[in-house]
Order: sequence, then C-alpha cells, then structure tokens
Amino acid sequence: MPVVRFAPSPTGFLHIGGARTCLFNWLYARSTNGKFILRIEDTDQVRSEKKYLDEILDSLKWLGLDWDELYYQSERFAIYQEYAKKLLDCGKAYKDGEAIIYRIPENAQIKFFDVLRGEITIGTEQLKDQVLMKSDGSPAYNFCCVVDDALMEMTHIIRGDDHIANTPKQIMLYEALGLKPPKFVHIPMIHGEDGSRMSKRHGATAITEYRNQGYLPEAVINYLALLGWNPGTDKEMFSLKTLVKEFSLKRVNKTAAIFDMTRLNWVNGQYIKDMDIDKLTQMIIPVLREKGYINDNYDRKWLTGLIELYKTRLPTLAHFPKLAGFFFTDEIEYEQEAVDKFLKIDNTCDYLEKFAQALEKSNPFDKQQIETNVRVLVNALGINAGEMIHPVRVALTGGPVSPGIFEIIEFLGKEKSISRILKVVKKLKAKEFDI
RNA sequence: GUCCCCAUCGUCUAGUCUGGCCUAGGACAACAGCUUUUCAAGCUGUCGACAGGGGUUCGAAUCCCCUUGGGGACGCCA
Repeated sequence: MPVVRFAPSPTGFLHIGGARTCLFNWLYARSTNGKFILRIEDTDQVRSEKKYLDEILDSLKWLGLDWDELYYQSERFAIYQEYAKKLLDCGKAYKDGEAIIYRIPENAQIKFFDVLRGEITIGTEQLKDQVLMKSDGSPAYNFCCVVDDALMEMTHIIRGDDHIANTPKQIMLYEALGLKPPKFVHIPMIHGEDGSRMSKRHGATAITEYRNQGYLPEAVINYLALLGWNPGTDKEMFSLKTLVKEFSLKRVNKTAAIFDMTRLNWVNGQYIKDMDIDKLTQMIIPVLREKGYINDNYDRKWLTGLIELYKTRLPTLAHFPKLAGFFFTDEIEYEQEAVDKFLKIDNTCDYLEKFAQALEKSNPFDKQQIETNVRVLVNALGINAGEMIHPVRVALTGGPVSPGIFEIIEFLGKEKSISRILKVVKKLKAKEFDI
C-alpha cells in the first residue's frame, strides 16, 4: 500500500507551492488506496508558531485535503536521539560539542532514481559532513526526515524539486542506518512571473490570502492540479473527486510552471458562474456583512436574485461588493469620465426627468413593464434607447458598466431609482459635476 | 563559483518514453465579429511556439552531443 506524506513546517503560512505538493501527495494516496500522512516539522523551536500551525491546518481543511495520520516531530526527539546514537556507536558519526555529525565518505558516488527524472548522481566531494543532532538537542532536517520517512514506512516521497540536492544526503543516511529508501518524485516548482521561485514579491502566496480574496477552494484545487499535471485530454474542469479518478504520477511534468493569476481568475469565475445560486448567496453574505452593506435584516430572496444578475461577472466573491455596491449604499461615487461622456450632454436633464416619470407610471414595477414604458418614451422622443439608457446608468450606478439597466432598476426599486435620477438632475442643474 | 535539474505559442500544456498519423492540437490572455443599452457570459474567427548548432536516420518537436538560456541547491532553516 502506498504511503505518502506532506510535511509542512509551521514557520510560515501554507504557501501556494506547498499546497500543490500536498495536493499531489494526497491525490496519489487517494487514487491508489494508499495512506496520506500529515507530519508537522516543528523542530525549530524558535521559529515554529502555533498560529502558523493553525493556519496550515485550516488551509488544508478548506481545500478539502484530509489526512489519515498526524505527527509532530517535536514529540519525537527521543527517537531521533536514539538513531543518532546508533550512528555514533558504529563510528559513522562523531561528536562536535553536543552536536552529532555524520561523516561523509570520501570519493563516493551517490546515485538515486527519481521517478520523473531517472537516475541522478552526485559525488560526495560536493557534500559536507552533515549535522544529525544540533547542540541544543534538536534534530537536523535531513536526519529526522529520513528517520521519520523510514519509520512511517513511506513508499513515495513526493516533494518540490528544490529537494533534489537533499536527496543524496538522505540516501546516505538510509544506507548508514540500514533502512530502505522510498521512491523519490521531485515535482517542479511554481514560479512567479519573472520565472524565479514564487515568493511574496510576486503577489499573494498564502492560501489564506486567496481564501480572503474570494477564491473558491474548488477553483484553487482545479487550477493547482493543472499546474504540472494534465489528464492527457482536453478536459480542464476537475473536482477533487474527478482528480482522484484521473490522477497519475506518470502525467506529472518536469518543468516549472509560472503562476498565472489571470487564469486562476478565469477558473474561479467558471466555478462561481456554475455554482448553485443559494450556495453562492450563502458565501457572499459574509462578504457583504464585512463591508457593512447588510446586517441581519436583509431580503434573502432579493439578494439571491441580485447575485443571479452578477454571477457571470465575478472573477472572485470580493468582486460582488465592488461591482454591486451601489445597491447597498446611497452614497454614489460618480466617475468623472462617465459623467463627462454620458451626463454632460444637451438634453440629459430633460431625458432623465422624463425617464423618472416613465418609472413613476410603471405598474407593476418589474423589468418588463419598465422596459415597455421606456421604449414608448424613447419612440415618442425619436431617439435611440442608448441615448436614454447610458445617462440613466451613470445616474443610478455612478459608472458606465452594469448588468441590464431594466433589471438594475427593478432591483433598486421605484423609489430609489427615481430619487437617484432626480438627484442627478439637480446636481447637473447646479453644475455640481463641473470641476 | 561548484554541483544538480529543466527547455513546445505571452501563460498553462498535448505530442517526446515506443521517430513517420504534427502543414505541431487544446485552454487562458490578446484581437476581431455575432448579440446588443454598457459590461460580463455565450458562440465564431484571427494572431501565436518546437532556444541555437551539430549529428544518427529514408524520415526528428521526438534519439545523441555541444552551446545558450532559465531555475534550484550549496545552514547546528526546513
């Protein structure tokens, strides 16, 4: 039975690259009926923090990646000490103060087989003696990693290819301890736009940031899965469930991938567009609460309808309050450019007043009736509907872009729509828009 | 600097192992059109790549070598 692990260090947030490494391990385990172990590498007592641990665990749960067993290296120091002593006793390691150091054999070639890359060879002249146990009694990474991977009976180590250089060091320790090495699978890293390793300066790297920005876990998973893996078909929408069905290590590639936010946005938008409307509403409610746009008394049915209007326009959940904010506040910020283009036109005031009258007469106040009345008005005036609609849109929303104007008016309501239009007429007459 | 890894459209990639089906396919982006009250969505189309040079072969994106380019590792961090 395959056994794999993800081994984050709680010295920082769960990184987008770490999340993908975790995903590939998890997928391999779940697709092979194997075991997925989460091992917290908290050996650095100073830099490890509870808040990071909590954040990592939360992020994994949010992504839907569950684990079968959980270990903390900080609870296993005695084990590492014991194994270090073995190496000391047989002369393969020596003491330097309190520290225990592994002696690198001279003039040897270390070979190992990487599942993706084939055989990799490194001469031991490249390596320095390795610290096994530090002077403070804590184990060094390459050592406790080997001990744990062996004791936990890992069959495959799937990790970033930045670990290739660690592998020969670890291979030597397996051999020195008489333990059987697992198979190594070094997956490519995720890079930023400039082609270097993804880091903060490339933008958001922590999974929580994406969560806070309104990305859906399904979208993040889908996007990440296709970064370095592909199904060999044109299919590109994958749930965790379908990934489990189709994932294969054989289809993981060797080249680093550049993280493309634009594509993530597209994937996220696809999920939002196709999401169950009630579920989507449920997810947007907290976003609106946080903005102070709604409190406990809101019209759920109205809100659901409104979100329906916007769901094809949302790269992220956070875009909803940005795009539809004018429904929730009367303090409209008028974009100067839109004002200049659509409001500062000869007959605007007259048109707007007539439009308001047409709204007044709309009964019932729904988009069909509103449109009918407006079309009649437009015909009577002998103008194109657009000449009327564009100024109205700016008056109601403050900007030149929105969903269909008649829907907007229906959702805004008769009173608000009319008062906003008349307010703009007033402003125009008072020349308040002139700078 | 030393060692290691990698190399197909701007980006993610298919094709490479098992050479011919590749006048190199798909998706995102960009651009154009349809629709139309704007935007989005949707549909249609356009632009766009085998890093370079040598081999091997009847035939190379695919195999080999070199060059170049990019990345990573060289901690009592993980």
